[in-house]
Amino acid sequence: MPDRPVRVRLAPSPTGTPHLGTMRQAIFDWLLARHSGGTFVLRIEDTDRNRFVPEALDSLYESLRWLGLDWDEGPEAGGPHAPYFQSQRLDLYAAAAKRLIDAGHAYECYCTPERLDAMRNAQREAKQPPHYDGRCRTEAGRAEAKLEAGDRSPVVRFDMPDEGVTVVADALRGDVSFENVRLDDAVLMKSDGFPTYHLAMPVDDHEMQITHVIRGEEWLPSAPLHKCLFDALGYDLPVLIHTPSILGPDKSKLSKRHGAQSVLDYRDAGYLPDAVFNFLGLLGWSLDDKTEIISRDEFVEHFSTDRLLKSPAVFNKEKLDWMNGEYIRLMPVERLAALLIEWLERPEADGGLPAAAPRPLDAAYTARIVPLVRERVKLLPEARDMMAFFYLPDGLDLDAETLAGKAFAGDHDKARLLFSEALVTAEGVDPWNHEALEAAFQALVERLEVKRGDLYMLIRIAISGRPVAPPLFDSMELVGRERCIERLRDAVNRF
RNA sequence: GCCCCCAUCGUCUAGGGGACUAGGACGUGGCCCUUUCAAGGCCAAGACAGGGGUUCGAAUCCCCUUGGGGGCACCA
Repeated sequence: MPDRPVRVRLAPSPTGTPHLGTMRQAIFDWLLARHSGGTFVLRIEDTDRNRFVPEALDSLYESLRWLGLDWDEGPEAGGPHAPYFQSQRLDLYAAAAKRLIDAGHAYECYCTPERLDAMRNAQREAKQPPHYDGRCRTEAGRAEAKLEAGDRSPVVRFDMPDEGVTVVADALRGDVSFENVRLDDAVLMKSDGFPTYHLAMPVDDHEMQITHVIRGEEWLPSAPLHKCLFDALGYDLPVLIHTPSILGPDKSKLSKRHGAQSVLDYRDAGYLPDAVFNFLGLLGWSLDDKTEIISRDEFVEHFSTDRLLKSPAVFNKEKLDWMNGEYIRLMPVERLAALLIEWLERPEADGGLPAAAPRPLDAAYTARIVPLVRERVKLLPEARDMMAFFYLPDGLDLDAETLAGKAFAGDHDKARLLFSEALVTAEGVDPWNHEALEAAFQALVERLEVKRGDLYMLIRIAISGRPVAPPLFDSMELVGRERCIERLRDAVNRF
């Protein structure tokens, strides 16, 4: 196995938007492939026609692309093992099933769902593990079941050995052994002619020459079945790696009730793909004892499956938020500006600027604003409220209450006086830059003998509309003389 | 009920017999910087689940207990 070139696959089932756990697996798959110069295959496991959701494919491709996980073979990419949809490979599975039956490793089962249900309920009530009783293993049982089934098509079951132990080698967990008596005769072929995962996976992994299977730990209990199937089919078992689950804050497996569960949700909330990649890549894997921010190239260079962890990890959103802030600050100004513009130009309801701000937004102007806001923002949409005043054409339409702020809530007369002084001061500033502005207003503070913070807060609110804003004089420089004076004059008139 | 996996600060983790008075990060608290809010800097609190072994020596190896997670479908 180690001599063959590495081939890994992501094999999701298109039943909804892909889960964060799936995407983390994709990251590990991709990393292993890129690190070793191998091939990353995408295969769609669409063998359950009842659960198939057509839109799921698009959100899968979108998720992978958003994270920058390109696949070498698969849908839209093609490849020597096409088609990459299991629903289009039914002949392969049928042939494999026939081969297993002929070799005595599998048998047709005519038991009805009703009988199986009743059987399992009885077993559960008797505190027994649910288990197929093997009626159709024998000629006689099969004949009996066939009568009950009417014209219903049979399923094909694997004839699992009743004795002995199956040992599965997991690259992370070592040898895991299972008593064969506890293992069920799994269904390989459904009565609708579609294979189950258990059959399709070995057939495809063999045909596609997959060398490493990275999958969630929920598969570990069926790993012995898979090993037996690979053996029965005469295939080499790939290296198996069962990754631990991602847990919600309550330590149960992450799911919809924990909120966002798709990377697309994070994209829409204003997270950066590199940050999400970095964060997910570090959930269950680490480079060393201190590195938190890792570039994609470093990930690829250093990734190794033996630094994978086997214990489940709680999804720590606060840390993701922090990391996203780091990535925002790491990003070149122009790129961040472009990204922000994309966001700000949306309709207000979708997280964009108020309609009063004229579009399109000026890229050069935005690039000057970015250094002022970048360290105040963890998520992209947070920039909206912080940046709006730069783009609004004229007055902010604030009432006296807002303008007076906390410090002058009980003394509007004083606020009005300060605003008119500020207006006069602003009118005298030349040139209009932050140094001159600061000097002028500092002088005003001294002349009026007011608290500097109090005066600046008034001006901040008048100019930006909010008590929390980027640095005042840099902001005023960018907003420009005309609009600043207009907003100050407006403030005076509101009292 | 049965089977399997896992177990270091609240969380993500480093650690793979002596380098551990257990390191880093997020978060939390404090201080500094400061025109607001951040960012940044410094400091602090905070963990080897418990019990047995093995060993001169155990966070590291073994066993048991406990706790958590997962699985037991004509779903993947």
